[in-house]
Amino acid sequence: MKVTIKDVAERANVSIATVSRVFNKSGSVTDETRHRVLTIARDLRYTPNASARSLSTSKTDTVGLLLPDLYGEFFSEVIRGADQTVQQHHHHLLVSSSHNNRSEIEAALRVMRGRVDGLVIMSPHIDAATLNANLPKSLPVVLLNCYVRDSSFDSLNIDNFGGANQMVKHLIQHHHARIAIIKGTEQNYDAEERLSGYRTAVREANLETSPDLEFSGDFTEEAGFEAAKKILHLQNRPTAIFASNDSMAIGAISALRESGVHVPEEMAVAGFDDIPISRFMKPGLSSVHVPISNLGVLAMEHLFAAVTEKDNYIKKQDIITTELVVRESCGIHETNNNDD
Amino acid sequence: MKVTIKDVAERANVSIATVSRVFNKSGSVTDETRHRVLTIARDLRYTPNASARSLSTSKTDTVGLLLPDLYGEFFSEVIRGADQTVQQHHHHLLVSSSHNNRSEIEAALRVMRGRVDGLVIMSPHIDAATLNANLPKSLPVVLLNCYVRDSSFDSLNIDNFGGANQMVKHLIQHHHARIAIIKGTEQNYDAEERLSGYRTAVREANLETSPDLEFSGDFTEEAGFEAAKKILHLQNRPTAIFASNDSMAIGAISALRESGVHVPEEMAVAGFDDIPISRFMKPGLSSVHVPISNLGVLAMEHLFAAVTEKDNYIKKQDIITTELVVRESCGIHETNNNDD
DNA sequence: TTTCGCTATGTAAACGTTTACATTATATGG
DNA sequence: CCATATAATGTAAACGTTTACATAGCGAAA
Repeated sequence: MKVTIKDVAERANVSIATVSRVFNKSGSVTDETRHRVLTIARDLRYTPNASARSLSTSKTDTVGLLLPDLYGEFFSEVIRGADQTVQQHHHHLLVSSSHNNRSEIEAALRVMRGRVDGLVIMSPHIDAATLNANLPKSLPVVLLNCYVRDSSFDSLNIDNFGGANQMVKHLIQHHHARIAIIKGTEQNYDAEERLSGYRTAVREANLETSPDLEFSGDFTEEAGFEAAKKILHLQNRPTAIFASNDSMAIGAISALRESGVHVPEEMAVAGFDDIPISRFMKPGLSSVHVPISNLGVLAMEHLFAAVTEKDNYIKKQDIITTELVVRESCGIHETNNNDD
Repeated sequence: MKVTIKDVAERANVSIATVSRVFNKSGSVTDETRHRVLTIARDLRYTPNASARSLSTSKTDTVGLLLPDLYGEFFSEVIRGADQTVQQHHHHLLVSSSHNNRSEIEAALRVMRGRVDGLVIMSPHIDAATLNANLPKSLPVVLLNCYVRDSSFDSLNIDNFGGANQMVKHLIQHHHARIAIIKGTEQNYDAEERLSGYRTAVREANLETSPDLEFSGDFTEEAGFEAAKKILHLQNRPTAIFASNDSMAIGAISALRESGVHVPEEMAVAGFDDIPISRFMKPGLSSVHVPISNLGVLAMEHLFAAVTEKDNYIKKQDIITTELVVRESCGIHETNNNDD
C-alpha cells in the first residue's frame, strides 16, 4: 500500500542510499540516475516518511506557536504573520492555545518537546524557571510578550508602558483631567505595564490617580461593555476612558452609545493594539498601534535565526515600539485625512 | 544528553519493552514495577520520542487544518473551535494557510501527508480530483465549506444559499425594492452561493436583478469600502446593500458614513457570518449568523470520528443552518432588546 | 505430582530514513 | 601504463520506539 524509499530504489535499480541522496540533494548522483529516480518516484507517488526522517536526523521541520488564547483579531493576526514566515522557511506550524494556568502551560511545553525544532511562546504568565524545567536547553525559544527578564532567553516585547503612557499623555494634553482606565486581565504582564503607563502619565501631570478610576477587565468586548456601564454611574464622571485594548474599547463605546452618551463629545475613548477593525469603527477608534502581524513575523524570524545559527547565535531582547494613532473616538482628531 | 527509553530501562532494571508498556498502559506490569519506572522517568525527565513512536505505529497524534486565508475574525474563530476539540482528543494541531491557487494547495496537501492522522480542509476552490490525486485514500478528511459534491468525502457546508436568500427576502419584505450586493471573491464557492441566494430572492419577488446592482469584492473591509463608494455613485441609488460577509459590510458602512449617508435611514446594510464584533458595531450589524467556532468543533469531531472508527465509519454530508440576526443596520430592528 | 493457564517480563524484529564508510569505475598526471 | 585522486554508488548501522513472540514463574486443577 504505502510506498517507501525501498520501492523506489528497486524500481530504479539503485540502492536506497542513492534515492536518499537524490531527495536530499546531498552527495553526488549522475544526472541520468537522478532523473530516473525522480521519474519513478513521481509515478509511484512517493513521499519520504516524515517520522523516519525526523528520527534519523533529529529535525522535524516544524516549529511551535504557543498562545494564551485565541479570541479576537489580535491572535489571528499573530498567527497569520507566523504562518507566513514559517512557510517561507519551508517549515510547518504547530499551534496550541488556551493555556491559562501553569500546569496547562507545562503540559503544552512538554508535549511540544521533540515535535518541534523551535518554539515561539506567547504567554503573559510564565516564568524562567518553568521554562527551564520543561524545555531542553538545546531547543531554540523566542518569548513573545512574556514577562521574563532573563537574558538567557530571546524575547520580543511590545512597549506596553510607553504606548499607554503616550496615549494618556495625549489625552491630558488635550485637557482631559479625569481619565478612567479599563484594565486588562489580572496578573497579565501586558495589562500591568499598560496600567503602569497610565498611572505614570496621570501622576506626572499632577492629576488624580485613584482606584475609583481604575476598572477591571479581561480584554474582551463584554468586559469593556460592563466597565463602561460602571463608569457612567460614577458621581464625578470622567471625560475620557483609556481601555487596555481595542476589544474593550469597542465594548465600552457600545455601552456608552446604548446609554445615549456621545463619543467623543461627552466621553473620549481610546484603545490599545490598533486591530484592523479599529479604523472601520464609528467613530474611528483612537489607539496605540502595535504591528501585530509583524509580531508573528519577527518572532519567527528570530526563531529561525536561532535554529539556523545554533551555537553562535546571540540572544536578543527586543522591544517593539508602538505608535499613537489618533482617530475620532478620542475627540482630538486633526482632520488631515491621513487615516485612509 | 537526550534521554531515551533505554536509559530509563537500565536505571529501572527492566527491559525497554516494560518501560514502553508502562507508558502505553498496554500489556501487564506490576504496580511496583510501574511505579519504579515512572519515578525514574520523571527524575530523568524522559519524554518518549514522538518521531520514533510515529514511525513504529504510523500514528502522529496530529491533525491538520488547511485554511485558504487567515484574515479577520472568521478564521481565528474556526481555529479556536478546532484547537479546543483537538486538545480534548489529546492531539496536536498543524495549521497551514494561504493557499489561493491550485498548486499551492497541492503542495500543502502533499506536505501534510504523513504528518497527520487526519485533515480538515477549508478551501473554497478545490475539486475532488485534486484531493484524490494528492492524498492517500486511507487518510481521513473532512471538507469544510468546499464545493465538492462527492459522497466519498465527509463534508460540512454552511447554508450559504439559504442564509443569503433569507436575509434578502427579509429586506424585500420590508419594502426595499432596489438592493445591491457586494460579492465575495471570484470563483469562491461561498461567494457564488450567497450571490445565488440573493439573486433568487430578488427574482422571486419580481424585482430588478441587474449586473449594475452587483459589485465585486473579496471579503475584506477595503473591498466593502470601495464597493460602497461605487454604489453611491449609481444614478438610481439602491436603498439597501447586502454584503457577502461582515467585514465588507463594515467597510461599506464606514464608506457610507464618510460620505454622510446615514445607516440605516438612507441606506440599509446587512452582512453575513455574524462575526463577534458585529454586535458591537454602531449601528449593530444585521447579519446571517453562522456558528463559526462551532464549525471548527464540528469539523474536528467528524474527523476524530472518522479517525477512530476507521473502516466502519459512514461518511456524512452535513449542512450547517444559519440564522437571521436582525440588528439596527438594516433598519428593521424591532426594539425588543434581545440583542444583549 | 503433573499439567495447564495466567501474569509479568524479556528478546528481537520491524518501522523508513540518513549517513559514515567501503567499494568500484573513471579520469588525470607523471 | 601505473598510481592516484575523484565521482558514483552500495552496505550497513543507527535513530527510539512498539509489539509479536518467547520464556519464566507460579498458583490451581486434576
